[in-house]
Amino acid sequence: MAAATPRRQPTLDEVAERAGVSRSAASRVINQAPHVSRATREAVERAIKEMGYLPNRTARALATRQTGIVALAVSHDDPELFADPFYAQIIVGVSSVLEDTDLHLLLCLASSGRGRSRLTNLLRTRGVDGIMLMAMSEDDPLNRIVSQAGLPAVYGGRPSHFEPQWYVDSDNLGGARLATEHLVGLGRTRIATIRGVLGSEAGDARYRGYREAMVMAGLTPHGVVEGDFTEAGGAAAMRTLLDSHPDLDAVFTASDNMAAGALRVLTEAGRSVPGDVAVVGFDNLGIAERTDPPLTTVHQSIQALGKEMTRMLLALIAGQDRTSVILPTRLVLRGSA
Amino acid sequence: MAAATPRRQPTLDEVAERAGVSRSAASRVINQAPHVSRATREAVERAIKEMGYLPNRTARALATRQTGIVALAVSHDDPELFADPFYAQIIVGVSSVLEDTDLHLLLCLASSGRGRSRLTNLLRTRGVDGIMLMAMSEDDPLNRIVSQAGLPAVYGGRPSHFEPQWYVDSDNLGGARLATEHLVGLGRTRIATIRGVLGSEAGDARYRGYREAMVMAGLTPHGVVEGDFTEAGGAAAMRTLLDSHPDLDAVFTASDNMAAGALRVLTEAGRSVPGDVAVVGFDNLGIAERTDPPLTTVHQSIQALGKEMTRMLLALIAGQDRTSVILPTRLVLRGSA
DNA sequence: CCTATAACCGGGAGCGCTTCCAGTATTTCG
DNA sequence: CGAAATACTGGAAGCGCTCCCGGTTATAGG
Repeated sequence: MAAATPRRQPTLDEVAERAGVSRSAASRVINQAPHVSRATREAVERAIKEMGYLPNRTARALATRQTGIVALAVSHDDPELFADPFYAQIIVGVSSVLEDTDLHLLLCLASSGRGRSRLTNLLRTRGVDGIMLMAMSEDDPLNRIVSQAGLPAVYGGRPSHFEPQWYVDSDNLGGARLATEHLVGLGRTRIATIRGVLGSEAGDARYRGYREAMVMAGLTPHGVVEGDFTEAGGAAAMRTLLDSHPDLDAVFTASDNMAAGALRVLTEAGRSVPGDVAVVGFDNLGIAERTDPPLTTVHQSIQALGKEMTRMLLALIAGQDRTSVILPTRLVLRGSA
Repeated sequence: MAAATPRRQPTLDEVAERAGVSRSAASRVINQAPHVSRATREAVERAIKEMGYLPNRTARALATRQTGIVALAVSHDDPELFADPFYAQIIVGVSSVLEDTDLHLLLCLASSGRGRSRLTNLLRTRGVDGIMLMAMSEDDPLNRIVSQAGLPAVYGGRPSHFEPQWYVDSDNLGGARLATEHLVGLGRTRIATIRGVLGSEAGDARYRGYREAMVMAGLTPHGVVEGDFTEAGGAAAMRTLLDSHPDLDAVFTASDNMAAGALRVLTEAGRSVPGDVAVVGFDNLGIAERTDPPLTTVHQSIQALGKEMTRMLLALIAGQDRTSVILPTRLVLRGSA
């Protein structure tokens, strides 16, 4: 039960010596560089296998100026917001594409000023090869740092009022339009909306989509209330909506959580869904299947968002150019509309 | 709008030159080492400020053999399980203590064999200074690697049938006993349990706690069914329980999610809660407040678990010894019992 | 068979930092 | 005031790798 003596890992020099070649030659076979004879390659490969050699990441990083690490930074004032399953999904997506590379993922929850300055240092000391940023507000000092650092950086979700060079976002506008058009197609004419919080890009874009679809259909918004993306917020919003526009016959809600709250309030108020009023949500979270009735909603794949961000970052690190991408959304029909 | 030319970061040599001292002297002031005169220190500090110098992490890592990075590894066959809010809470806890250090967090979702071998390499190449492991099964090859690597390693949640040298866990056993004793104190005598999945440490420990409390009270288990920790699983379990033991008057459920399912089935079956049957859950997740009636449950702080794991790891890295810790749990009284 | 070309090889200079050590300046104290 | 202790200092040797470059050997071509 004695702890195995942590035998020191062999170095490249030792491998080279055992293989009877120079360190340069050994390095070449490891990096699959050209100009290495068959005999040399085999000798080195044998030595590597026999000694269980693995190149030291740090030394390699110092020599190549590449750390083999990418960062995912979530900049929020409230660290609790990270608990939103949204980020877990992002991470699953990111990890799945990283898994086929030899890059690792550094996770930075930069909430406090201290956290942000740690992140700044990390970038300036070239501690990572690239970075993915989420939930950045337009005035976050990180934006400046990131662009100054001259480091590949992709944004997840386009920040409002600020167009970064590279970002990946879901088609919030298109999805909202889809949802609203569906309501219109159902023959509804008094369509309200519970919009997301003002100033959040997703909230704004979904609201624009709603408006555009209304205009196209020759309708005017029939009640607009702001919610905070939570279930409780959706419930509250629905109550004020019922007060101000008791005759509404449909509502487009900018998130499933808010839709769930709205649904609850509607049935409590004696309105049948979708009979009296049709409801459609946004996100297609698990909760959408468990509401009563099940929620018709706009699907966005968060894992796909994470994957696409990562692919883009890898391309940038490899020196390729890329253009920002908007991921499609689609309508999922269930019982509520 | 031209991208700022990413000016190369100054090196220690340049700082030393500007300060008119040797590199060694400059290094000493940066590392707050002794034997540096006041004049030298001030000259170097001024140079650092003027040039905006920041030590290069990689070079320092190579010289000190310390990377300044710790890993959090979640080893699951199903990457989706990472989406459980449990891990997000862990990460929030971990990050909050890391924030006061200059260590960064590497997140490894090691699901596939590929992911696991990446992790193995990371450890063997000394890519991290220490590691926190979660959700390890006893036969995971990682266990061997970790102990062989001779690297500080703390487990989150003691794996079943395997006692690692350092771990942090919630007091699952004590919590379950508390819950069951509460039921006993309420005068209930026909107490069933929906236990967690067999072979999971948490599930087993909570079950043992239930049994111990029953024995202490001179009662015998009145129905034991296994659930899978999900709401649906809890509902199914409750149904079979109602079939086999229709006269039960209480049930201890090994998770809030399962309890929510059980609650639903009970009211559907016409049993009043807590009138006919009292229910207590485990975890104190958000859902516990939203069930009908609100769920009496055992609280465990997952963030605290993350924090404690991190503190322990930091201590180990610093060369201090530590002993494993069990975090207390407590009963939260709500309407269901 | 001899030269032009290409394939291969190892020496060595980094990458940017820490740290040991021998040497010099400064105290301290008998 | 001189010797022993002490505080500083900079040179230099790493840490383990990559990669340029001049030199050597194999291949081709005339």
